[in-house]
Amino acid sequence: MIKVKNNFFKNVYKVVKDVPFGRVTTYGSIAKYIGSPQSSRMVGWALNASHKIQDIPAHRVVNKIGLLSGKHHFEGTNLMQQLLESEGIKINKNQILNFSSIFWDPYFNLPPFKN
DNA sequence: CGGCTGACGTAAC
DNA sequence: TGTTACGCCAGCC
Repeated sequence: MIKVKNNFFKNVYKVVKDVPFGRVTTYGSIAKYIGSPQSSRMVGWALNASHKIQDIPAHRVVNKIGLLSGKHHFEGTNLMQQLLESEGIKINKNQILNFSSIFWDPYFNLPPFKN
């Protein structure tokens, strides 16, 4: 009964939920963390599904350059930006400012891929 | 059952 | 330095 399959999504949710307030992470980092460095697209896919599941701070996940690539998938036009700004994150033109400062790396803050 | 798509990232040209 | 192509995996048509 090892059923180690739905981990991908589950791990994504877990990591995203662990992102502290006022911090952001990237699809690639999450993908890398769960063991699929080249499956970053799946991370976004998982987040898309997470929307209908429960409280996943998907707005805290952006692409590697700190661009709100997924903002188009949020309600309205600036919901994602507003959520981030409400956490103290500054954004200009869908680009997170001081991205390096608020970037939260699961590799550095979470145990190495524990299931 | 096969092919396309998708909230990315990296490598190659 | 900018553009193009590919990989990855799951869901959908």
